[in-house]
Amino acid sequence: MKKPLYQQVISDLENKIKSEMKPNDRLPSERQLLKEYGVSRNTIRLALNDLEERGIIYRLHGKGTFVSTIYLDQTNLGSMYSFSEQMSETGHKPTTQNRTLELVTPEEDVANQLNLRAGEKAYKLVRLRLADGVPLMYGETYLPEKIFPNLKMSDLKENLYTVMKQKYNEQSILAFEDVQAVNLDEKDSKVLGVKPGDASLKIFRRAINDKNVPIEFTISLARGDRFIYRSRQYNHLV
Amino acid sequence: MKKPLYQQVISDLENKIKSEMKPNDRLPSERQLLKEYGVSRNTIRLALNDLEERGIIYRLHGKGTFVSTIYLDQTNLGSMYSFSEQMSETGHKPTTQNRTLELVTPEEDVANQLNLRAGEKAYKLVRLRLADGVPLMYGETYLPEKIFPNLKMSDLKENLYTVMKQKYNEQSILAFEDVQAVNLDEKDSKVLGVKPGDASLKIFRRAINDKNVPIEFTISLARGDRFIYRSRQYNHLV
DNA sequence: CAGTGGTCTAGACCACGCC
DNA sequence: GCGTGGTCTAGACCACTGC
Repeated sequence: MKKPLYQQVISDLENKIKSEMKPNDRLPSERQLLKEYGVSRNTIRLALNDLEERGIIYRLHGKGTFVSTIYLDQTNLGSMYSFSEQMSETGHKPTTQNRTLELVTPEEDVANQLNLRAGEKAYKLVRLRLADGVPLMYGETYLPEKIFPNLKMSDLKENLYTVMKQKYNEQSILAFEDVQAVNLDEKDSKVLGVKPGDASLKIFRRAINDKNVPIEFTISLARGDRFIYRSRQYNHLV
Repeated sequence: MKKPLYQQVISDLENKIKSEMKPNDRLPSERQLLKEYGVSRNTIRLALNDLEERGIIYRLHGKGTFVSTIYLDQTNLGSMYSFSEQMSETGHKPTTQNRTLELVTPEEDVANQLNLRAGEKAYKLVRLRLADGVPLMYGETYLPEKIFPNLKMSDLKENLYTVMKQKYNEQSILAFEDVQAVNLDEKDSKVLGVKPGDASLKIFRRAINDKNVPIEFTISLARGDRFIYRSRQYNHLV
């Protein structure tokens, strides 16, 4: 389990930023950092690039590298893909309860999302995700049987995406996510431990592999008071 | 106006991918590319990193570098940017009411988001967006005065991003958007024409230009029953 | 095994901000 | 002028894939 150097630098800097620094504080210069960590400048820049992309720092040519405004008291998730990682990064203890796994013939809308023909089945996985023991997100995930044959509850001790990769050699390359605000009904509010009527994020996620085949469809409900959906939007033009 | 080498490589590869290649085609290996372009491997990797982040290519360790399944000519710039387009696509008639434009000294959180120093001002633009005459989204946009000096209400007959580009030659290349679910209070619910307590999407948007300088910060409230936030997530990791 | 991408080094010069 | 980040070189070894 040896991590690359630049990832160690990332973790270390991230911890320092979160524990010791304020927004707009200046970080040591790249040349100072390479001495401190005993690595090359390239390695330092790999680490800083990552932190910059994730919006944790920003750089100003000729001036230095600075701490961005960080969203502290809330848990920020980029997407569900990175649930565990982002939780640990923000110092929370993430857990996932796999509740049920069954083979079903999905409703028409789910079947359409997964490009299933009539009669084709999918595994339905119901999960509850918690941070520090508090329910945060409730989700139903549908996985086509033809792509993930013989999926078992015992596989799911691992991260779902690890299982996809290792047992089935499948990987989501692109996911479309739709996010909506809803008022929770009696039943869902109970699951998430809040009041009926409280605002919640409803997230629809459709993931496809490198052959453009849908491999996952998930509907989640996340507590509005504890969950922020974060995304990056690029405007690339030539 | 000489461009860095790696950006020339980016443009060139992007054009080739666009004109000559299909999804899942393999690109030349990094070692081949460095010979073709007569640059170092590091420079090639800088270029490929950029293309990978933008979802144009994906890389498989030990196998090669490939064209992504979906290469989008035009990337949506997220919720705000694509408001008009989303609406027209769904057959609705979008309108925007610019309500107020004033020069203000922003609160600390907004100032931090825009990297403003103490005392620096920003234009505050309040807008209401409607579809078929029905209020859909209410937003406050902050634009740094030093970047957009002398901004006038009359400029805003055009799309905001058109004004940025044409009058100020500024362009957002990356935006961070945070989306949260909230229950509307009395005042906000009135603006959006719904009941107090109804669920709503609260969207924070921070846009930066190609020099990493923040050029826009917007807080919006969108009706939960009529607005869906869409995004694409590229997962080339792990 | 050869070929691929992933990580890493130890230098170099350029462009920008500030005094 | 000096320190900053931005770009770039010419190597090296490691880890993974496929034959």
